[in-house]
Amino acid sequence: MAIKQQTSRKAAGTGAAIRRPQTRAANDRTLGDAGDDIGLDALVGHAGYVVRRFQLWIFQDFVKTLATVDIRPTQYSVMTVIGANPGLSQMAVAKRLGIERARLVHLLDSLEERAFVSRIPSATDRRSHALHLTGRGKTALAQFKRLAAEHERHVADKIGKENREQLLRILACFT
Amino acid sequence: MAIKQQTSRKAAGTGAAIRRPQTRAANDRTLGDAGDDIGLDALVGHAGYVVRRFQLWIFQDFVKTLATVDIRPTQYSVMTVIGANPGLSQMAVAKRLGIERARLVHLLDSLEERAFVSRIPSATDRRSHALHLTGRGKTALAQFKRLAAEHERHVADKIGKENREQLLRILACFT
DNA sequence: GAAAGATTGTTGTTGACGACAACAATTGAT
DNA sequence: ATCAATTGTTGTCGTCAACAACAATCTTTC
Repeated sequence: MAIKQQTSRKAAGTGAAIRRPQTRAANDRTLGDAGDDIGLDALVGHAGYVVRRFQLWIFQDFVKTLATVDIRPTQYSVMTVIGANPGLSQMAVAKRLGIERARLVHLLDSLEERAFVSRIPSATDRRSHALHLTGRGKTALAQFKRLAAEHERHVADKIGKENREQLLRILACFT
Repeated sequence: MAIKQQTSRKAAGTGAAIRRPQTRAANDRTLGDAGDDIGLDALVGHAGYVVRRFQLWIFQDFVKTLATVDIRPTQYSVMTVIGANPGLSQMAVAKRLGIERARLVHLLDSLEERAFVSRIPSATDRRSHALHLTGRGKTALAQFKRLAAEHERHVADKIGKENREQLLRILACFT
């Protein structure tokens, strides 16, 4: 019953010992133990499951690493895109990041409240706003990027430096 | 104005032309960045962003592929774990899948309504339930697995067969 | 054996998030 | 001038993770 220890990073045997399709002889786990040696069996080999777990971990680490500045991943991505492409419209930013323009409204509201970005009325199109970082936003983003780089190092520590780069290469088509 | 050109230039593309890590010469942004080598699209190189986009795509494809049986990824994972390890408690399933036990309650409610799983009172612990698949649940899960395999082929078609396997290998520590 | 503490299932709330629908203002096309 | 499309905005709905609290039930400790 000392199995209370949560999933303690069995990173040693990474790929091994997954091959046991019907080894459910030890089936009468009488519920008292809540054992952690539960075979995922069929779930291993599903990309969606492992990606979900990874995304959860990576977001939590991002939020934790940038907790001091109170910036969440989506906010960071918005500021990054605006910083790299000043003057973009909300529609362009939303399309670029794959988020709804309806959602971007609140995102920008919060960022504008904190004086990180500003919606400047476009001169050519009175419907749209040209998004810019404020001076405060630029210096803030610089700090965010340093923290984000630290978070990225956490990722590298977790899955390995070259594995991280492989991952970025594999999923580059979703950028 | 140059703003509109920037928007129209970048808005459309969702893929293509990512291979320029440090070719940021043509970037006329006035933002003095933090010395970090973040290129034109600073989000390239962030694992969290690309994983989020990928997870979104993969979940949508899963839901679409299993739309005829009305099963979502989380429901599928729950049924898979129960099917592979009959008699687990809710706590054990929740811990194994990394979901809150509070959330699992509603998950199991819906699955029990459809007569896929059943909560059998544990004989040894009157607090907990032993989770089992019903006969209907077993045959249903077999069909779900076939559809999930089809979804997995979609993933392979999207990112490449060997890339998918690499991905599973890299992220195996999150299983 | 009884009190204290921990666990299990449950209910509820909060907030982030994606999807969708509608709307006013504005722009572009016919 | 008229009609369709776009942009920002507001709103709702459903999913999901994270917490907090609770009653019932073990488990531990004295």
